[in-house]
Amino acid sequence: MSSDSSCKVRCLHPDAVKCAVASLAAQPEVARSAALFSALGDPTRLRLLLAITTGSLCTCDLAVVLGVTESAVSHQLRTLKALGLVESERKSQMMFHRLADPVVEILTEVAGRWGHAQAGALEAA
Amino acid sequence: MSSDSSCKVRCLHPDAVKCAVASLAAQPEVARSAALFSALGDPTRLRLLLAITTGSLCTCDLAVVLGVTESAVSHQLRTLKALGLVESERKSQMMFHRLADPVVEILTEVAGRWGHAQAGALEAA
DNA sequence: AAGTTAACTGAACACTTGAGCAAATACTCA
DNA sequence: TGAGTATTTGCTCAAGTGTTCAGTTAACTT
Repeated sequence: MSSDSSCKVRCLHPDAVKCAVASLAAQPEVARSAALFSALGDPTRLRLLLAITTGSLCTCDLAVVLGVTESAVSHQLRTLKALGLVESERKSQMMFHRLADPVVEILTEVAGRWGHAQAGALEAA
Repeated sequence: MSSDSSCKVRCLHPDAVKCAVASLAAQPEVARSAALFSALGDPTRLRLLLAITTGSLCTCDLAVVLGVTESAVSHQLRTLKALGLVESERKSQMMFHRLADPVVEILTEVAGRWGHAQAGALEAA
């Protein structure tokens, strides 16, 4: 049994490490969560999502709101749709996009409050 | 008042666009929120944060838990500390790191539930 | 004081990713 | 059916990001 080619000297708190590893194992969808956060982590995508919280918008409207090309909007929508955060519906020639998952509003709400508090804390300091 | 050199032909729903723009303007800390989400959007950082929800860990323990070098841990900690999400305390030679903001637990909780539901939905389909 | 261990820093590298252009597609209306 | 428009997609470039290696600092032990 000499299969431990690594972690020979270090690993100073085996119990704490074991506890942390167990905590990680309890959340098997870490990758999924990271993908969700990553999707919200781009300013353009986040603003896109915030823009459609008020109601459906078509692609070229979104391009105007966000100040990017329609192509860029379409690319970002693909990412968001792959995660199930946005769903689209065709109305005559135009494609209207709207939020498909309430988790977006929850997360942006929490993050927004945090950002506000953060700004206040910096100001007070 | 002829400063609209763009948005000539398109912009088919001016009222909706105006509404969306107003909605965006109401959230001046979009960039801050995006930075927060971006920090949580990397699997290594997210797992790091989850690892220290159970309690403080030192740098080399984290390296073992995450399976990366201590240097990588240190670099990621710098990012997280810049956002005020982690704070550190020295104990003899070792530096112990712990969560500094409850927003992390709230967001990971929400995202975790979402990931779980998402997995269930995919399975049912 | 010297040696050892833990942590941090800086530079280099590979990799990812967002944006735009141009072409193709999907759809509607006459 | 055919023209016209909104949208999507393929490709490319530029910028950003995460990881590692090598070197440095800080602190404890003997």
